[in-house]
Parts: sequence; structure tokens; C-alpha cells
Amino acid sequence: MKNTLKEFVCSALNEAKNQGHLVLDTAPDVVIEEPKDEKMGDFATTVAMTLARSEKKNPRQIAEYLTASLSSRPDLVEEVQIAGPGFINFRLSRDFLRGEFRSALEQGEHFGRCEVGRGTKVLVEFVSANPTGPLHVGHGRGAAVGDSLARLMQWAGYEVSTEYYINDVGNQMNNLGRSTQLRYREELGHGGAFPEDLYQGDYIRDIARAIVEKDGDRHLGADDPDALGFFRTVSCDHILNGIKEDLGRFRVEFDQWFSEQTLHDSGKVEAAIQWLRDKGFVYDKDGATWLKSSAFRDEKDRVVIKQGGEKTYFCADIAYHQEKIERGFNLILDIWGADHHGYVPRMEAVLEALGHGSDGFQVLLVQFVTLIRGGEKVQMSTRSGKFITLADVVEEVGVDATRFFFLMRSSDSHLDFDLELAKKETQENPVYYIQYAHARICSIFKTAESKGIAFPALEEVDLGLLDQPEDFSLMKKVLSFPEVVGKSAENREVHRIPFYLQELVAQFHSYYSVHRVVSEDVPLTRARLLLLLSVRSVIANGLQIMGVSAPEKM
RNA sequence: GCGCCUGUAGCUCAGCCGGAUAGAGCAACGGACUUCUAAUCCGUAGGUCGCAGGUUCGAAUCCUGCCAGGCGCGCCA
Repeated sequence: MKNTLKEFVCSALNEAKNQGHLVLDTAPDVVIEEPKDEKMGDFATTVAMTLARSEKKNPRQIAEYLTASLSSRPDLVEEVQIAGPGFINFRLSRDFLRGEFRSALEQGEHFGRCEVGRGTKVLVEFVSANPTGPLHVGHGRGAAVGDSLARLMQWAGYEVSTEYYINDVGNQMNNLGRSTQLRYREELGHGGAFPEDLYQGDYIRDIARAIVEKDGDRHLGADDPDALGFFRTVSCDHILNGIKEDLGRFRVEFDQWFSEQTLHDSGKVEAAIQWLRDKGFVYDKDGATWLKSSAFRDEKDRVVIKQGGEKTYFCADIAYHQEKIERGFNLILDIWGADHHGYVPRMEAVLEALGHGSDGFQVLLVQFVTLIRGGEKVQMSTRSGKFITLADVVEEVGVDATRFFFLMRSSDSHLDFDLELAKKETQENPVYYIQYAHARICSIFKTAESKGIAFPALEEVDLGLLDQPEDFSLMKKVLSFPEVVGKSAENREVHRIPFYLQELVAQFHSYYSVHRVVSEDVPLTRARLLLLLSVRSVIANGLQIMGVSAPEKM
């Protein structure tokens, strides 16, 4: 709809140019927006003001040049007005609006999908928490954002894959194995000192207990060189299964789980470094091997192989991202906790060195979550093993509210998560406001059915009966959904979806209080049922993008 | 010390590739249920857009400098 209008404005600009009113040496970017107040019109363009400088003319004067041709299509634009400093306001023809609405209905379930991502194959990597303990709340936000962004981008036409990178290599894994081993020995009465730098959480004891139950004291041989490997593997698997379970319950599924270990096993880590060495991006110094990341705006070079030959985490990450490129993704999208932002420049350097520069790689940082209970921040410390897990929160407030709360703020805004608010089933809680609208519409449909008004097919409905201001407002709001999807996806801003839904639903609730849908007037009832059908399906689709359920009854 | 994010109504936040009287939700206050779900609706009140400069016809938005909070600055992951 906006595009139609945009083309219309462009043609008016051309006409003004042909008539010698405008110079237009560069094609202007025509912005179509919605006026603050609906009374001013359905849409507006700022193009006259944008052009003022280059044309060296008064914006209102420029607008004057355009209005004549903008008035030439009453079937499209019913009324054109110049307002304020040089806005051109449009009132669309009611029939045109209804026509757009009709074609939206024809798209049925697909309405809202768009093509802005067409041809882009994207890999969204998110969560990727180390398998050394259960997911905490911060991971939860990353999970919700990543999963919903993936869904959103699919809606916007991107070809999306999702992936969880498992850091199952390195010192932390040894520490994990050792932690379990010590707890295992404790269980069997061979307790000793438990070093502070090992994992303190109770979940380690659970794993140890499980091993005792299954294998008894078979792994007690302390000098057994295989023992640590055993404890490492079992712990990792156990924790990873827990993570998968937690995510599954949180409605987050990954297309692939990618193990760091496999990169080492297949020689891809070696190969990646060799490749970069051949290109001159890797060199040896002080007995270590370095990536020349400073050549790409990183503040200094980074070690990839330490003195002594051990590879850094970064080293494997290089190979991992080369792997991603080889799999043919033209957009590599990593979602990281904000605490990793210092890591961004070196990773950008890697991708650039690998020839997959700025357009092909993007990191989305997700800021921290602060839990609030009783108006107070909930203190957490990983050290003491005292922290609130994602599973705890989901258990306490439910998946819908948890996901909604994680998604309703911009990712680069710190999030205050009020546990008590999220649990409340009152108007203070924004989740229910949206879900309630969905349920309400379902209920209206049931009423219609019970009164013998069969759900109408599009062909047998006269949309011309939708002629009230509220009808048009609602139609316009519904019609803007595909654009919201496209913009949110392009900007990787999932939070626009709940904001949009909130606005849509507010209009619906308001409509509900003004217009009775199911009435004696059957043709009108049918038209309104179709209007609500579109609203309901947009709500359902929006919630589906968020991974929040759309209940039929509340 | 350097870098990134944030600072907008009592609270939580949108708006930030410059544009119309700065918006929403909640909280506060006043109204609306014999009606398709009142988990709703209608209305009122509430703001030096952190501070100070600059660019511009026009700045919450762009630039510079401060201030405050958060997070980073490893041959950790």
C-alpha cells in the first residue's frame, strides 16, 4: 500500500521535473509515513521538505508543484493537503483501502509475510552457553531473542537456519570433569578439599549421584588416565541434555547443535589457521601464533595458539566461522551477551580476513537482565552457585509471560524483569492484554456460529459495508503488518512486534466497545467477521513470531 | 585511562538514517458492565527528552565536551 503511494509520489515528482518546476539531479528518497493524527490523513510524505535544500526552494512551494498531479487519481487518493512546514497529507480512497484489505484477506495465513530477505541465506547462532551449568536468565533472553528473530526473518523471506555452538573443549571442560569426579568421590566417602575454582553448583552433585547409581564405584581409580575423560564427557552430556530440555520447554528448537570438538577432530582448526597464514594474516611471535587482527580495526593482534601449542577459544571460533562461510551462508548472524562486546572487533577482523566482510557478518548484542522481586533487584552470584536459572523463571511465571517480557524491550536496553508483574493475571501485565484480544475474537466467532451465521467466504461478503472510521483505522493497522515484519527483520528488532501488537489490539478492543459485531444485520455481521478474522490472524501470527501462545479462551 | 550500551512522564520503556502540539503501558484521579469475555473501554492529569555548547529553516534524533549507571579492555571461555 505504501509502495503504491510511493510510486505515485515519484511519478508526480517526475511530472514536476518535466514541467521545469524541479531540478531533481538526484532521485530523492521518498518517505511515506503515517501522520501523528489520523484526522490529518491516512499517509503523509516529507519529500517536499527533504528536497527543500537541494532545490533551494521553500518546502511548501515544492509541495504546491506536486499537488496537481497528486490529485489526478481520485480512485487512489481522495484528498491531498499541504500542512505544517511542508507535509503532504493524503487521504486514500475508501474503495482503494478496501481493495487492499480484500487482497490481504485473500492471502489468508500468509498475510504478513514479505520478501525483504529474499535470496539471503542466514545462519542465526545464539545461546551457545558453555555446557558447564544450567542456563541462567541472561541466556534465556538470548534464547528468546534469537529464536524469535529467526522466526521473524523467516516471515520476512530470509532462508534461516539456527544453531547452537557447543564449547565442549578446553580448560573449563577439564574443570567440569574434575568437579564431578570430586563430588563422585565424596558420594562414595572419599571426600577431600573442593577447590574454589571448580563448579560449586548442586547440579554437579546430581550428576555424580547419577553416576554412582549407574556404575557404583567403578570409576574410583584416581590415577586412571581415562577417568577424567569419562567424567568430562558424562558431565557435558548430562548438562547439555538439561540445556536442551530447558530450551525445548521454552519453545526454542535449533536446526543444529555444533560441537567445537568436531572442528578439532576434523583438522579444520589447523586448516583455518594455515589458510590465514598463507594469506599473511597469521604470524609467530614470542613462541605463540597471532592473528593480525589489528589490520582490521581491532585494537591489537590476538593470540590463536598459545606458547606450548594449546589453541585458544578464539582459534576454534575462527575455524567455526570459516565453516559457516563454507556452508554457503551469505549472512552470519551471531547473538551474544553484551559482556562479549569486546570480542566483536576481532571477530569482524576474522570474517574480513576470510573474505566475508561487513555485510555478511553481524553481531547482535543482547543486554543484561535484572530480575526484580518485591521491587528489589535479585542478587545473583555464579561463584556461590546461587543464581536463578531460566528453568526457575519459566517454572514460576510460565513460558508465555517469560518470552514476552524478554522480547518487549529493545535488545540493547537493559531489561528489568519484574517476576511478580510477569505472574500477575491483571491489567498491569501486558501479555494478557494481547492474548485476551485473541480469545475475545474467538469468542465472537462462537457467538456468530451459535446464532447460525456461518463463517462467510470472501466472495459473498460486501466489504463496502465497512464504512465507519473505526473500520478503516483497523484495516489500516492490519495492512501495516507486513511492513512491520519487514522492518523489524531488516533491523533485527524483534521488540517492534509486541509494540505493534499492543497498538493493533488496543484498536480492536476499542472497536469492540463501539461496534457490535454480531447483530441482526447479517450482511454487516459478515463483513465485520471478516475484519476480525484479519485481526485475529495478525495477532496469532505476531504471537507466533514471539513464540507466545494465542489462546482461544481465557 | 580507552571502548561499547544506556540516560525521555511517578515506574518500565518506544521514538533516534532531523520534520507537525514528544508517545505507549502501568501507577494516580474521574466515569462506563441486564450487552459478542470489564483480563475491556472512555476521559483527566503528568515531561528542563542527563547537562552544556555546535550544525540547521527545523534537533529527543546529527557533531563536540562533560555528568551518571551498566558492561568490557587475558597466551579465560
